[in-house]
Amino acid sequence: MLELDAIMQGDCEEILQSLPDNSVDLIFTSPPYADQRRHTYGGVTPDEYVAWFLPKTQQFLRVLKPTGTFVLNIKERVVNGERHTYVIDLILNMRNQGWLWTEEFMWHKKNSYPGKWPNRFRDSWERLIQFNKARAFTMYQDAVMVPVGSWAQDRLSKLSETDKIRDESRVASGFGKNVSNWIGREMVYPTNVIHMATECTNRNHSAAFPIDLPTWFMKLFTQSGDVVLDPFVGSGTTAVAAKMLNRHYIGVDLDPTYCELARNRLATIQPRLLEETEDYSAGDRS
Amino acid sequence: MLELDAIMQGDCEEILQSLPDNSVDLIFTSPPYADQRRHTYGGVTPDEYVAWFLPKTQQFLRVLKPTGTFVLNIKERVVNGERHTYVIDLILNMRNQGWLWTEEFMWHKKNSYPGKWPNRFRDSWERLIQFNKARAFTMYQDAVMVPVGSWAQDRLSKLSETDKIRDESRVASGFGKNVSNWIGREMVYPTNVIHMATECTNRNHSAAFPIDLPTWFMKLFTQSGDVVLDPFVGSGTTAVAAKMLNRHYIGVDLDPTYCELARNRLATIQPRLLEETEDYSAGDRS
DNA sequence: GTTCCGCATGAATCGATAG
DNA sequence: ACTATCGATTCATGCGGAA
Repeated sequence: MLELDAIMQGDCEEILQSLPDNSVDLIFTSPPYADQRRHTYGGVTPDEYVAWFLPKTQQFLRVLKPTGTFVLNIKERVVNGERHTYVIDLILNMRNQGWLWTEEFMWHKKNSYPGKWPNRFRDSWERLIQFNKARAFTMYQDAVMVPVGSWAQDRLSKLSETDKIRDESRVASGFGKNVSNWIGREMVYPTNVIHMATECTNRNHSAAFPIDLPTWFMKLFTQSGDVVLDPFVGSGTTAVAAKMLNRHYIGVDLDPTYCELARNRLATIQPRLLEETEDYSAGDRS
Repeated sequence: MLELDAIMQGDCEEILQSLPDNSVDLIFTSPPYADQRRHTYGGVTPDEYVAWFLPKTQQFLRVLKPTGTFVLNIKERVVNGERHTYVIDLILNMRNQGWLWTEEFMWHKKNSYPGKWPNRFRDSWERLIQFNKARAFTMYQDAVMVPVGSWAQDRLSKLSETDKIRDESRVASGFGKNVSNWIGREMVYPTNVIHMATECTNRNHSAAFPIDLPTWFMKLFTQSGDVVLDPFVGSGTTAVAAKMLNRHYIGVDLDPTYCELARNRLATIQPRLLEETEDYSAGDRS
């Protein structure tokens, strides 16, 4: 049995074998993209990528709870002027392993890396692919609600008194029919497009993603006390997010330097007090 | 030889056979998605979709110039709780036909269809997949530069068709000229993420995408006098955009009603005067 | 002549009910 | 069992009439 709230050094494919079946609520990870982090992972080439990754996803499938979710942050590299197909090949092969390809969130990287090429623009988005083991997975949608768009301010703040009083008898069919439904509503559900800037705090660690990204998915797919796994934990961003949200974490990385870095970051983190937890569900949604 | 600047009724797979090899500069289209537009296209099911589409892309490949580009607007539907794989299957099969999968642009639909489900959020993005015949394709990057700064980005993305044609006399002194004030100041290249709202006007026609979408790609991949093909032209949005930008268009649709609608829309459109054409390339970007 | 406000409408998806 | 239809749910935008 693996220890909770620890960073383990090693290949996740082997390390995870000591983890029981159905024991993890959320797997969130950003694996080394093909040909990246060459020094650590021996430079997996794009053509080898799927074969390299599939044994690991097999372990992920085993340790994930049936109600759990696997969120994979990945993007295809450009190889010889084309987007390589390893990501879509991976999706097809993982479905054959038994994964459900539930959804694909889009991370819009608002301050993407600048640059210019003669045949393409800056790449400003990455995939956050949601895989599940079963259709009846757990999702806490109310935990990630966002403020309603500015249109509501303009429209709803200026409604006449009769609009506000308009009663239930008119409810009928439509949504637009009854604007008064929206009076007092401040939070709406988000979409599958996530707008976040990449982290440019070039401190000691260089994270693949901002901490808000794993935080968002942890709020959506787990609750306090659940177990979050990152099998390529790198500088520990996923584990830090988990600790701050009072989730248990299991972090694995092949690189001892990264493991040490992650442990050092974690040592400085205090979990949030429960009172500080956002509770968007308090709003009256009738 | 097909007539230029015309809307043809019929199956593009057959109609295009009278078009010579290597004669089109840009193909921009949004085919009926699986199980959509059932009345017109007989309701192609998701499982049949790739087999239905591949003979058509074979024709597209033939008529496209080696320097030309094919931009495909498409999105996978949810089937039985999962994203269906017909889009990624299509990409893999088109590569086998000889297409290059150059890039995938992301269209962020700011006003996506509302709704709430227990297992997913609203779908707010669609794919704009760029395919090419050869690596040395033509691209006019300077034609789509945008002013730096968020306010300018908003202004650009909010231009609607009616904004542009409502008052012909104001076109010259309106948007185009204001933008020209920014030439040489703070113009930057865009990214591969495109923010646009869908058109949901209660007019006669209901377009699948806003006219700014084909307009953007026409500026990027063609110049004045080039030939643009939309084999599923629908209400004619692509053709209207081409006419306004002084590009030749070929529009094909199976539905006679749509063809008539497209022709009627086109009859009301005046091409822009050459003087009104933005020329962002003047900016010195070194 | 501007600005303001009422409202219809979207490439949707799920779960229940019916054939 | 398996498919077809239907109601419920939800939010941003732009048109057109009113102030």
